[in-house]
Amino acid sequence: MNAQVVSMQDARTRATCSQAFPVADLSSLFARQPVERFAPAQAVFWQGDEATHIFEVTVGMLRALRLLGDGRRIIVGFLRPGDLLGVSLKERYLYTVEAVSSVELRRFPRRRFEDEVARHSNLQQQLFSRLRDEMTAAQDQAVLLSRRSAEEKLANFFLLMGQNQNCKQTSIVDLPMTRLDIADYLGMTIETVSRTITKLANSGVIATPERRSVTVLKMETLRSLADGDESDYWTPSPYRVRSMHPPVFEGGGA
Amino acid sequence: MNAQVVSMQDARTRATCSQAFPVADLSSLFARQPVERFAPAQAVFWQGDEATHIFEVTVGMLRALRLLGDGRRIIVGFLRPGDLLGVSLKERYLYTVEAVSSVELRRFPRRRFEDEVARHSNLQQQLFSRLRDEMTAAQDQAVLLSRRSAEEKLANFFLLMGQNQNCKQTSIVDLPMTRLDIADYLGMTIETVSRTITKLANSGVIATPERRSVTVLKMETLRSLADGDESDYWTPSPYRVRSMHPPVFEGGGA
DNA sequence: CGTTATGTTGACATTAATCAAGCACGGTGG
DNA sequence: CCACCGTGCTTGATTAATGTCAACATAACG
Repeated sequence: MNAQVVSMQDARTRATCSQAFPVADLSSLFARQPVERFAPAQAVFWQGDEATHIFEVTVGMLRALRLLGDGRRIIVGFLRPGDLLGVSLKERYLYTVEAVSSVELRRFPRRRFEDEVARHSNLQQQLFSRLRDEMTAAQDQAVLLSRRSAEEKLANFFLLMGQNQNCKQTSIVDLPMTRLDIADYLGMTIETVSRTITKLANSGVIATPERRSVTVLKMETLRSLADGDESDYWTPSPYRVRSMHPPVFEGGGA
Repeated sequence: MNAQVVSMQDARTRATCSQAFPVADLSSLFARQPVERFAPAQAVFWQGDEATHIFEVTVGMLRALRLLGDGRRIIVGFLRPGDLLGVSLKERYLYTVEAVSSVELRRFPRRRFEDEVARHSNLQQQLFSRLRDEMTAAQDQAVLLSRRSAEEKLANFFLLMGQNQNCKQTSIVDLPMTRLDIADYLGMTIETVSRTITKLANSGVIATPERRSVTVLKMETLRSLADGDESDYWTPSPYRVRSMHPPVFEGGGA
């Protein structure tokens, strides 16, 4: 199978000592670890490095990026306080993580992390939950990149960045990353990012008082530009009538 | 935290009865379930449905798609034998899954699935591993969609579809899905898909003897068109063979 | 202050989307 | 068996959008 199995104890062993030291949540694992600081543009780890640690962000923002063979740079996500990095990895890090702003984080050895998680069922639950959230985010990015116009992408991006960890929307959106970061995240060029922001500002949907933040003036307009995506308002009925092909054999047969 | 927690037993309870019935692997959970058949275009479940079951594909291909508010259709992945779907753990499926070809699969109640996984540490390992693979797949799609030209996208797509579950490349690539499916997966139009395939065929990189398959004539050229992507070329050897688990496809969330 | 990174704007080129027509194949019914 | 559709696919002409190249503006930094 793969490497982390060797770090997991046999189930019987685990059962005997399980819950000896209950751990409230994943974050509490990191609480006693020393804080590490990273300056903007400093890397935490590189794509291809051996994945020895899990990290929890406490302050600041980071970018996760992949470098392609021809030098192109693709940002696969931005990380904020409360986010973990390194949980979804195998033996090696799949991407480079660099600080965008000044960052503080704590690290925890991966082996020990997996060990603790294996010991405590509540941690398992939380880890699954995190993985699922991460997966949803990755898929949302794929949806974001699919077929949307520059305007739609930016509108979505502002809404995404405008929601804090508790999912509440704020009208002033902090953008600590550069235009190049945004471009590499949305799959477009800096020029198009810049032009589109200008266009949105000219049409009064947003204002750009500072370089690294935007203020949303017309939230509803922005939402309608962002359009169909995001949010769970799957209209129950009208989509259902799709299969033109005759249903052949259904149900639990065979 | 969320719904599945209620289906999980308390850790102590679980510990007392753990390993009473060891289960070899995730697939064996499905082995005794009846086979269900689905005709092409028939849906297995819809986006927004309550996520009551986990499925394992045994034969055929399916597509996982999301419908946007304005009617656009985005295919977030294709599923093949060995893939799981619906593992995602939240209350509702994130997307619709439909059969592309004739499909056979087995279903397993989600509650029981989670229960079994919680009970057996080896299943947990496997599930984590699958989730990790799926994460990678979702990120790969994001990379694929980022900034690539039509030619690069198609080249990557053929390479992706040309590798079977054991990651071996075959030179004849089966394409059971329609051009529209490909277009909605790669974020382009059917016309561009068609034109690009024609172009690749004219330049002798591939041949298209049948409508639903292509033969790769110049694998190296195709790879160089696909370019830097598909990550694992910066890691020396053991990477290609890392995972014996096919990716999981996840359906819950939101 | 001068120098460098970052961001904006303009002119132009290129790509892919759109609109539209026609082809190829499979199925149906005469 | 063949004519007729319908669907999926291909191809062409045109348009709209974004990328590219280049100049300049502005903020950041020593």
